[in-house]
Amino acid sequence: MDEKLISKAVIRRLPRYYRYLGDLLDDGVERISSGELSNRMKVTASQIRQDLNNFGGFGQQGYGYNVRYLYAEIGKILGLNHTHNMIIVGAGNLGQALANYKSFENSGFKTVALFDVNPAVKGKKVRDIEIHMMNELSEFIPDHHVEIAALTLPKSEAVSVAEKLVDYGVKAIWNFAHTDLNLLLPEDVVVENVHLAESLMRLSYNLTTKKDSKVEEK
Amino acid sequence: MDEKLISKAVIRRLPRYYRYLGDLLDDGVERISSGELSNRMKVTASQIRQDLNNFGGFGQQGYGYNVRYLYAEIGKILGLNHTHNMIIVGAGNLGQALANYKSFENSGFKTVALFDVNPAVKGKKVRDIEIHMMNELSEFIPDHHVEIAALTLPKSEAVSVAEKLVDYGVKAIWNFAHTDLNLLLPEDVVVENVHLAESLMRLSYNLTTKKDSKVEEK
DNA sequence: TAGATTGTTAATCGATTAACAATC
DNA sequence: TAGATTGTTAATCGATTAACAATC
Repeated sequence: MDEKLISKAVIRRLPRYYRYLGDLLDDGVERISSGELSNRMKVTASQIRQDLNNFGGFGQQGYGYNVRYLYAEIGKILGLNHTHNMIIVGAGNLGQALANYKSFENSGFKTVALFDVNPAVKGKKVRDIEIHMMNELSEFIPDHHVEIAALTLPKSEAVSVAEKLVDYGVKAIWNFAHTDLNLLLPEDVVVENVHLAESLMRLSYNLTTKKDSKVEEK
Repeated sequence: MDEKLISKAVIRRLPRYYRYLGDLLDDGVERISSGELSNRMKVTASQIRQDLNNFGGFGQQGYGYNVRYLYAEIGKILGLNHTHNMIIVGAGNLGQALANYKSFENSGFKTVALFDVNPAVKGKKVRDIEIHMMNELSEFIPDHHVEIAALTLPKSEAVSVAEKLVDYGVKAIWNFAHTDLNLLLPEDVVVENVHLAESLMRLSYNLTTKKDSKVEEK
């Protein structure tokens, strides 16, 4: 049963649909048409229908989409219907910030532990989640069925630690270090690079460009 | 002098070129061809040359690109040749994590203050950067020529705070809250949404999909 | 000069949008 | 039934890749 490969562009949009549908649910909205959703999200209705039809017909002619149903279906597509155990490697501010995001748990991502090299933080807790030492990783990962590791470490350590994590059984890495781990790890390891610095540079580009055109207008 | 509009896809790649060139510089590499860079970055040489030629001819036939020069030029394009004053609104873990990124300063982003509602943290410092109270924003922003505000607040407060920031003169918002602020603020405000939750969901999709295909192989 | 590699045009590929028949 | 809106095909648009003449 080989399903057609879904394009990255579609996958990038799915979580956004999911978020808007969640907001609609919270607002008690029962049904929505692609046209109405298109207005809210500022994308074309055509795109919404095309995107959704990659995965099946979730709507009904003349009616639109049932919000609760569509929300659940997109959740399934994204794999949010199962719990994924996650660890955070690097218990600095960023690691702790992630541990504090309670909303991740609602989407099925359960942070089961933090890890750090600094003995001073050993045993400390961030919202019930204990900080462990790095040498416990090899046992902890298989024992707790850890699938995902968030890497909040400096670039210098990221690669070697990532390789170990994969050895110990981690299937996916949520990478906050400034390297492209996907190019350095085995093909079958799922890597999502965050690259905050690049996000800030894009902002800077837009800021600079906008300013330039302002000047030109004068 | 209206330059042709550069596509978003190109802009998304620029910071990545910049990063690779920076790494090459650190390694003491003087020149690089699009072919060699293409190998390292896993993109086509054609794309590299096309992307760069949106902004001008930075290379030389038969030679390739001078690493230092190209690095500097891309830096200029991204607006990293000027200092941008930045504040962080929301001094929780995430805000503090951002304040601790010293590397941002090397790219021209200077964090001049943090802001929070909680009086308990007033006057505290994160790496020399003082935490102020929110009611000081209206004076602080114009006084310190703040261009960029990183918003590390819960979704519920993000919109109203963002509107105030814009009133006080902020030109760009680096948004970590789970809303699309670009749709809610004036057109001329630059917004870069980070959306960590969506990043995690994309990871989850890839994890789920990969697992499925594993099962099918059996 | 010969070799290498760019800058750029042309070809291909993929993604988005438009249109409309199907149908609830 | 009439009206609304989907699912889907076809048309358009844009982005990526290939090719090669220009030139260092």
